[in-house]
Amino acid sequence: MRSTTCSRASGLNRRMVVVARTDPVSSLLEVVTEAARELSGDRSVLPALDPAPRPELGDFSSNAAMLIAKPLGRAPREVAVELADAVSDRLGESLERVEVAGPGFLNLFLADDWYRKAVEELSGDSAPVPAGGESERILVEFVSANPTGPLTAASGRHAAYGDAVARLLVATGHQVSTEYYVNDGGSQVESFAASIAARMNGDEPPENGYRGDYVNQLADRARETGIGPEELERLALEGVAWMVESIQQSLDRFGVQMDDFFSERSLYQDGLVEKGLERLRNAGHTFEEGGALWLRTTEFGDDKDRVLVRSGGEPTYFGADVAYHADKVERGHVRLLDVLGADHHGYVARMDAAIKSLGKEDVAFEARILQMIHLVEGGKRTKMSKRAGDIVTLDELVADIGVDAARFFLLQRSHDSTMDLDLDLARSQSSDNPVYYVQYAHARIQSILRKAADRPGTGNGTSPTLRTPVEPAEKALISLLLAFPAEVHQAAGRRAPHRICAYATETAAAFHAFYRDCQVVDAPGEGTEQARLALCESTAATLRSALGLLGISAPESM
RNA sequence: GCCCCCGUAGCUCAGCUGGAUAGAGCGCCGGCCUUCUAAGCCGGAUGUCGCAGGUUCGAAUCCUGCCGGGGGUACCA
Repeated sequence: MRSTTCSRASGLNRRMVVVARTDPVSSLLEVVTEAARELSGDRSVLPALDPAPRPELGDFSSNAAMLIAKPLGRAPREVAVELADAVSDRLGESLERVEVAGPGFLNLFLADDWYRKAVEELSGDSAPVPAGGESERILVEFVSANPTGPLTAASGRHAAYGDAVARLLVATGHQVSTEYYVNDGGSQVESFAASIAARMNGDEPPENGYRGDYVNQLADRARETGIGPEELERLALEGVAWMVESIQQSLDRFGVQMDDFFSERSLYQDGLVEKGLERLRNAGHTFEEGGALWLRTTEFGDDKDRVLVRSGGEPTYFGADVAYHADKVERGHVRLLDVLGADHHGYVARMDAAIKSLGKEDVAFEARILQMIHLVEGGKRTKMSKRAGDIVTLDELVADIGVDAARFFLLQRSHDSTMDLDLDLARSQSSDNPVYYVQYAHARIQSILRKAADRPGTGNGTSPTLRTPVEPAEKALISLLLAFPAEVHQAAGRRAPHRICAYATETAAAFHAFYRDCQVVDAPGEGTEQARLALCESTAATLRSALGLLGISAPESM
């Protein structure tokens, strides 16, 4: 299973759009920081510079004075006045004015000139790799749903989340691989095979068996392949293989880049379980008791020790999984990021302990717990049980509302918040879905750009001496575009793709406002049209990047 | 019992490594298409940020306790 899919590896890294550029806002912050450090004599102060909450409070505001006032033993506003002078000196003509407000905020009002230059930087060649932070080799494991049934809508949340996080990590300069752990061993697979066999015989699946309709289809397929209901071993093997194949197709259709599908069974066949257990023994954190092999996970903060190998000699799921993670480390990954369901949170402490007990101090294990998703249909929650078969599959969800809407819906909310996804709503209002709002902004821009390009005889790149005032709507849009790299870093660092959804929505809104207020093609004033076209292009590029990070398309027209 | 997540507008949720008058979408009410896509825009209404303390110039955000909801707590996977 591994080798057949390895060819897909690293597609993710190659095709990613990278988002960082030189950043005029960072430059501003540097100026403020320097001034604050000089005034306070403290090199460690780290002021913030944020977009001002309201237009009358300027463009950006900083808390620098309030931070250094206390150590200086002076009144914040008094310090702020001095700081304002210093900042004003350093910024020169970029600054229109600076005001001290409230408890001691420094509010910067930037000159139109600053905005014009900022747009130029936006539309210039972008530097590919963002500043700060070192590049890590990260393995993101996600979905890893049991191969005994189709992916559910809940799996879809995992798929969308893991994929988006991977894209974010790539965009912030990391080397990322994505992996799906296939639990093709263990008792559930036997039960799965028995369920297929039962259907082949026209019987009901056994207690705790799988009752979904897809089991009937697998039974048909087994019959066609010439496998008899008594060949449970083959049914298990082939059944899982068919299921994995169909899962891969679902993920493909969903736009998820999975570099590898790692088979649990292959761990045994390749001797990796033995190898992994050996490493733990050598590291000296195991012990035997009651005929079983235990890992002393309590040494690393777990609340009880865990069994690796049962007294019967068979490794536990945990034992195999530890071996799997040891292999991840062996393959050179320094950060293991597991995306798990809420029902697995209890698992985190022990796996963390297991990784630590391997004694690799430069390796970090990190789990992200995705809270549950409830599908609401006809006003009531549907239970998501594979065994009972009353599931909404990812394929069905996608068929209902489309890949783009599904991904946006599933990514919109923080991973640690349980979410209700009302299927009726998602269906009936699919054209009101926020994703279309963002996509529409992109399509609108393309339409403007097409119109500008089609029109003969204007705009062949002469750099204008622009004297038209920069409109408020332009300023707002530019600020947002400038904030994008920082936003991507935040989202990546916090593993929080939902922030990109919010960012994209905000940016689209800012564009729609700009569209309302500012004529682009044939705009009056020397050079205004070109400046605005450049802004349109930057906006489109940013929206494309943002949507790309979410795995959502950016249409040319709608 | 212990562990994790959540509690913010009628609903679904952002904001939480502390900042000024707490936001978005949906829903509700009212406006805007002889101008680059009305899948759009503008205006209006709705809040004890679960409760109580604490930390400080400042708390939805940090700390403690409590209440409520969900999930977990196997020699299952």
